[in-house]
Amino acid sequence: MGQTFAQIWALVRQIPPGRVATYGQLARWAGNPRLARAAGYAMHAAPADVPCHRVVNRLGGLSDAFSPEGRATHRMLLEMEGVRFRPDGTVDLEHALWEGPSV
DNA sequence: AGTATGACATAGC
DNA sequence: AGCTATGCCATAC
Repeated sequence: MGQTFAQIWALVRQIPPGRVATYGQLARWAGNPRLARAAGYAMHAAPADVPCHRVVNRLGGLSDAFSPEGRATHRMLLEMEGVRFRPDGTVDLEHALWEGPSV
């Protein structure tokens, strides 16, 4: 695997509890705003020490490729951490979105 | 070495 | 306002 994956994983690990980050932001902080797709693929190959459940798309929800079971677990984990959810099942990005690694 | 695919994002219609 | 089409970078075959 390339340097990019490690970069993305490092950022994901820095996401504080109760907060979530979008693939676009991760890519942006990784150095390339266009790495959004690669970021998602990085999650696909992400090890267990990477809280990939704190990573969501720009809609505030998990990707369709995520298993239905994993989706439920994802929501449960975030709710347990204090993340507020909307009636439609998406994360309230306005309240739970991570400000960034430099904050 | 080239082609195909992908856990996304943005722009246009 | 919602859906369709295109772009872009990296990994895998």
